[in-house]
Amino acid sequence: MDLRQVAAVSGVSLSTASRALSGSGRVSDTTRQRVRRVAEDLGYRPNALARGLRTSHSRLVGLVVTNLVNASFHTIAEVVHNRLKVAGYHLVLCITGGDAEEERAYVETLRDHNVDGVMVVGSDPAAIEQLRRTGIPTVHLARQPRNPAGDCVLGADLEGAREATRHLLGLSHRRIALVAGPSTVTSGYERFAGYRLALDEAGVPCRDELIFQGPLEPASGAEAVARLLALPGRRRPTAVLVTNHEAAFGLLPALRERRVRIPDDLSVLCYEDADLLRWWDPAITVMNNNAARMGELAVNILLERIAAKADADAAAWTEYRVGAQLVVRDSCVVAKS
Amino acid sequence: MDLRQVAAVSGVSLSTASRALSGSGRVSDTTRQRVRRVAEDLGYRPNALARGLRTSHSRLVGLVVTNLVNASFHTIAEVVHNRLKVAGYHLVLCITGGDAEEERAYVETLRDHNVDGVMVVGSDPAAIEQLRRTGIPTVHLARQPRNPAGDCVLGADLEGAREATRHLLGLSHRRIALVAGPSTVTSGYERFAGYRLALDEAGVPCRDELIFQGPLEPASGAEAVARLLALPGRRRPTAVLVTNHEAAFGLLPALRERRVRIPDDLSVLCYEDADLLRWWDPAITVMNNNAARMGELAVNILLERIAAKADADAAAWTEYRVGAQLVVRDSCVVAKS
DNA sequence: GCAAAATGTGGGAACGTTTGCGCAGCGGGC
DNA sequence: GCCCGCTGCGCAAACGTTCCCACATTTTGC
Repeated sequence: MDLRQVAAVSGVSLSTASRALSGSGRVSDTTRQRVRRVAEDLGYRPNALARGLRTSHSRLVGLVVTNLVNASFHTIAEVVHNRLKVAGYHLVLCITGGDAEEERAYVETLRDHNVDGVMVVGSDPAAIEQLRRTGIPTVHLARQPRNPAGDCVLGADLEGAREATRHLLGLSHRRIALVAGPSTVTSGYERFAGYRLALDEAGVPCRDELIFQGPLEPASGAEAVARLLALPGRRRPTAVLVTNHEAAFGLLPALRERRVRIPDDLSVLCYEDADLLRWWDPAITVMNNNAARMGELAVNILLERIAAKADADAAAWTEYRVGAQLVVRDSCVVAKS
Repeated sequence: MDLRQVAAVSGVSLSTASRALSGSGRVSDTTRQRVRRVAEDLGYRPNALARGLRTSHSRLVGLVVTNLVNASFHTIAEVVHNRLKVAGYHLVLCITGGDAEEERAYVETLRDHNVDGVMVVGSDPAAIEQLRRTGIPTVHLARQPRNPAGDCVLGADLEGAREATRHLLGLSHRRIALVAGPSTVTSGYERFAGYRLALDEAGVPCRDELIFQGPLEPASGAEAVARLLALPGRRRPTAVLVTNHEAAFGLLPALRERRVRIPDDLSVLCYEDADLLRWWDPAITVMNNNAARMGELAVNILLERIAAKADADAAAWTEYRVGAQLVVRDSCVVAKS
């Protein structure tokens, strides 16, 4: 099942057989057809490693992501995979668990494997520097690194959070709590900023006691509930903006447990959509961050970069922003008094 | 950053450099250390493609799966990935969408890339035949193919469904509905069989009108609700066993919409756990199929197979069954009358 | 009708490793 | 003192492609 065997059986040289199958180079039609026929009959399949070694590209693309359990991420992974498939690439999946060390290690091994491109959600500067030096086409996803090694595809987080907050303000809410992620990741920072911006614009004070910041996981959501409900009556929020669906997974059950009714006692708006939110009772109003679109856009950009490899000016990168959409459901109503 | 360069700088031959770094073969300690030092300083990284070509193994493992959105599958993917990582392997992810043609194509390209092993959830006979012929270590996951190309790691679906059904029978339910998947996949068939077996054992008749069979997706769950509620009062079920969490995502909202109270009007038990079920109101009792354990077991077996490659008797495969566990929550109570 | 260009084909180097084989040197057992 | 075996190392052959170059043959242009 060598190419050599195919050549032998076809009665041509190795190089002619190669050309006949690859389509590049000059081969007579009859020869081409004969060789193809033989290859087919023999069940010949080119060895991707050998080809990769020779051409120094592997038709592999690496996706570096913090985890798969988060809905945005497995959605992205699936979309990316599917788009790569039609372009003839394969996906090498790397899960870092958010660990910078892991991220760096993965970037290294991806390079070892001669991947043709890398999509990365993380933001470890060292890893990115590594990446830039290798010159592998790169696109950053969902998180904006300080020193990008390529194009960035991000959510319009500031605008999204602003619009979400405005929506609540529009319903006459004045005490709007925020469950925010760490400001170290750009999406976290920007959503926070969007919230504050909207309040400023409306002339509503931004109160520390209404702001809860922590890792975006269920426990944080639950903790936020505890803290917010501990506030004396008049200082309690009438609405809450949760900036990530995982935190919402903790917040919603905690609210239910404490018999806080949505939306009567508290309006809830969540950034990022998820099955759980859609099917919650009541259905939760969300800002859909369009993870799938982001994945799609990112992979298209990457493929384009890979194709244009030659004239690539790696230093010139562009930032893309995918807008979020408000999906109004039943969890937000006009503030009482 | 060639090995050749490392050798040159170290003042040794190519082969000595190779041996010094790989650790195999005889090299003096001083040479070894010098070469390693130089390699480090030069930032040498071995070319995985070249190495793979020479040794004909790539340190890549393929995971062929139908989708990532299903919680069992992305859990499996993540677990598999993490285990592979510590063993020094990388994961090539292939999503088939359940399409047999895709599955075959993926198996082919995985072989082209000289993957060291394959884990596959699908069950297309042609793809499996392909796989067996290549002799690549294989383990089947979650679905038992007719003609396995390697070991199988499956859920104890029959026993699980039987136990789940027994649980409902134990609560005096006699009209237990079943939302089942297509009998063509073994897990679907076996869960169905487990249900029937439990009924038989209890001497409870198994009625067609209580059995709904369809693709395991939300729409099916909703449809099942419509059909079950259309039954005249006395013939309606007092409990329902949903054999997959995706179907439950349709069933639960449909029940709520129709004001069927769980568990007062209807007890619900779901095969497979999911966030949504844990946090539903009321929390849904489930049979946890332990997808993570299955993934873990499967990848361990695969790694073992890969390591023992030489003496591998490919024809001899073993079937493993991972037991399911009943997680009692609040969705099942003693039948009324 | 002849040079020039185009066409089809083969030879062989290269991609970056690993690894079997052979050779030199050296120490120990008798 | 001789032979054997062991150690450390280098040479060179693979692994399976691609692709540049050269050569022969045909076609084209004038």
